[in-house]
Amino acid sequence: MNVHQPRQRLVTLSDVARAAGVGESTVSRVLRKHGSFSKGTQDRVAEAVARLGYVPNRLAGSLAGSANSTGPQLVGIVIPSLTNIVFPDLLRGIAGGLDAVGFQSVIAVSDYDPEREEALIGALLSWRPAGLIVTGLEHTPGAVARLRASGVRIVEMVDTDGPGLDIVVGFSNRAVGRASAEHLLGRGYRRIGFVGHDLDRDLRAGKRLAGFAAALAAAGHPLRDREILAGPSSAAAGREALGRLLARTTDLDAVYFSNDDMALGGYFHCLAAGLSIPGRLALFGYNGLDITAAMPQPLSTIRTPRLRIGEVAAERLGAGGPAEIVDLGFELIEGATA
Amino acid sequence: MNVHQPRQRLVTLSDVARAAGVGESTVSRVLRKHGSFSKGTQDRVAEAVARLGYVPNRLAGSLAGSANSTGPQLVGIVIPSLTNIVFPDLLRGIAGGLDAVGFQSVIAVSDYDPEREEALIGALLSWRPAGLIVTGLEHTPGAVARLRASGVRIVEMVDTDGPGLDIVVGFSNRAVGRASAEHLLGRGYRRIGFVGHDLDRDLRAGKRLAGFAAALAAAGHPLRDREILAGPSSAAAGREALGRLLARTTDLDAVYFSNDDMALGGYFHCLAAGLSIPGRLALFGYNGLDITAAMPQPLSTIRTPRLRIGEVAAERLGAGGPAEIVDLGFELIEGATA
DNA sequence: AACTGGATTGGCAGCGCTGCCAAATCCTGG
DNA sequence: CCAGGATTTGGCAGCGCTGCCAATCCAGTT
Repeated sequence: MNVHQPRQRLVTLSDVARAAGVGESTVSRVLRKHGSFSKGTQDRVAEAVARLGYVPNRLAGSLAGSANSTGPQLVGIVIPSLTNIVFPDLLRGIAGGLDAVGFQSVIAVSDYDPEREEALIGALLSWRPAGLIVTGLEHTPGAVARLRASGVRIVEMVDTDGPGLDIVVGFSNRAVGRASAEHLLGRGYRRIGFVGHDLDRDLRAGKRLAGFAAALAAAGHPLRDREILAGPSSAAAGREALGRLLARTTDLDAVYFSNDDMALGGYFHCLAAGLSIPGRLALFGYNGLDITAAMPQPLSTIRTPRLRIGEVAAERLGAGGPAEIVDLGFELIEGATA
Repeated sequence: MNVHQPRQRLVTLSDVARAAGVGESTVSRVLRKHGSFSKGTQDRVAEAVARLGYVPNRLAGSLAGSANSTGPQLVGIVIPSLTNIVFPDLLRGIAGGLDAVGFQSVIAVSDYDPEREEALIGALLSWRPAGLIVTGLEHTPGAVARLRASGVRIVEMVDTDGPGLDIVVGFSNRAVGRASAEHLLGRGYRRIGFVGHDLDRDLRAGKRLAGFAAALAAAGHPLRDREILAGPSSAAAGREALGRLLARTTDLDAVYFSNDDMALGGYFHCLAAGLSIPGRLALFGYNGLDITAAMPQPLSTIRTPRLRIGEVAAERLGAGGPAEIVDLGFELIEGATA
């Protein structure tokens, strides 16, 4: 149980072969149910495996099988953060999809840092994964070079606003922003503000704002004011930011938030300040945080197919086929706050 | 880019050695900064690596180095779910702690299914990880046998209410329940109900309730009623469950929730139903969901050191030393709802 | 009884890298 | 200019497993 003791020699395939009185390759075949072997052999091998408590060594298996059909059974995943609920949901989808084919995932978190992402990609590739799933389309030149050179299937998820390396699964963040703006405009709101987080690092949030602002401008009602807080999105940040925004620009009739948790914070601000929603102020979020559906007034927001994106990413990873962009779209939830 | 093409032969260490005009072991030494070599050699190796775009194969490295100092650089993690915010937070802590030592984590999700957990433990062990981090203390006999036989460091996290296999990092869920009950009793609440999720599967939630109910009973004010919904915790479930509970048992003056998201749902129910908090009904949650701090009335709840648990788990994994229980405690947030 | 084709089986090279050890090289003082 | 020790280097045997291929076995044929 203690790592410091020289690690006990574990049971190997050849131990099993000896115990079962058969050859190594026979054991290997039985274990992988590959090739032919008799029922009797199978039973004897199974018995020996159980008796010795044999655990196959996949490092060796993958090494030996590399460049062959067996191939590796690891998939590398790079996500920017675990703080935002989006990413656990994506992982959940991926885990589901991968399970189906018996792959295991090695996960690394980049903290929205492109340099770090590059390093992590290198580290993941060194495990010779069957494929890599990364987030977004923007990577350092070094990262792109590594991905290209790796020769494995690459899936870039979440964002479809731009050219991808191989498989791209997600939706258009710009279109999300645009749709949000159009919804607000359609409801008659004209003096619209924005509350957001950390746009320099979260490039997708930046694209949403760009789409949103462009649509407003095109309609002749440009974004009136914005309050952007550094750091990740959170309810507390949303509440504080909305307070500041309203103190500064008092005549806003609607606010678009970079994320539902920010919007929830904004909702709490209005509740505490006694501002009626959507009469005095309309709120519009992003991301279909489940919680927002349980609010007394369900939040008006955009729901993105996070789980599905993960599933499709996992699925496509195993499949062959040409490079491709899979746009899974998004859904506008009318809600009651805008 | 396409998996179907016979995977191109990747650059190997011996390619680098040839290109740099040195021996393989020299390249290996330079790359691992282990042993001695001249500056000139180092430069030539570095140049060749860069020129050829060499990516070391850690499968081979770990295999060759196994049973030796180099050892494996993977850590296996089994968590029951990604839906509950707790687990991403734990992962975040682990990722932080592991980064420091350059380990990579292979993550598997058991869906609160012990059989599945056992299978996943087997799968993870087959990667010959440096250690395994699992959730909770309850495992199938088969899982325990595998963990024991693996000879690697095991960390069981989150729960300290019982005997562990090796290292245990967490807090007492029973004590959490007890402390919650004592807080409510101390505030004068006497007719107390409970709203929870899926206790059969989430054993920790079950232990919290057990501690809570025991403390109430000991004080002579036994739990008056409970409403338990199948399925994972969520705000929507909390809202609905509270509604049902109150419809059935109208004289409750406080409700304990199995989770903050459930409690938030309960809060929304009160808001919508016009019940004053905590005058008409007090609410007490669990888990210090960040969002609850931004509520107009901050939720009274218990904050658990999730991030820290992950960090300590990762840290202990690499360290030697005897089996041990690390109780990181928890913090009661007074809030304004109870 | 010899023969045939398919089902089973075992031997062994080799996946890419590291550890060990011997060989080569470099210094420094005498 | 050389011995003797320190530093640097290369060769090679594995790590545990899989793929390939030749060997063996067996039931059915001729």
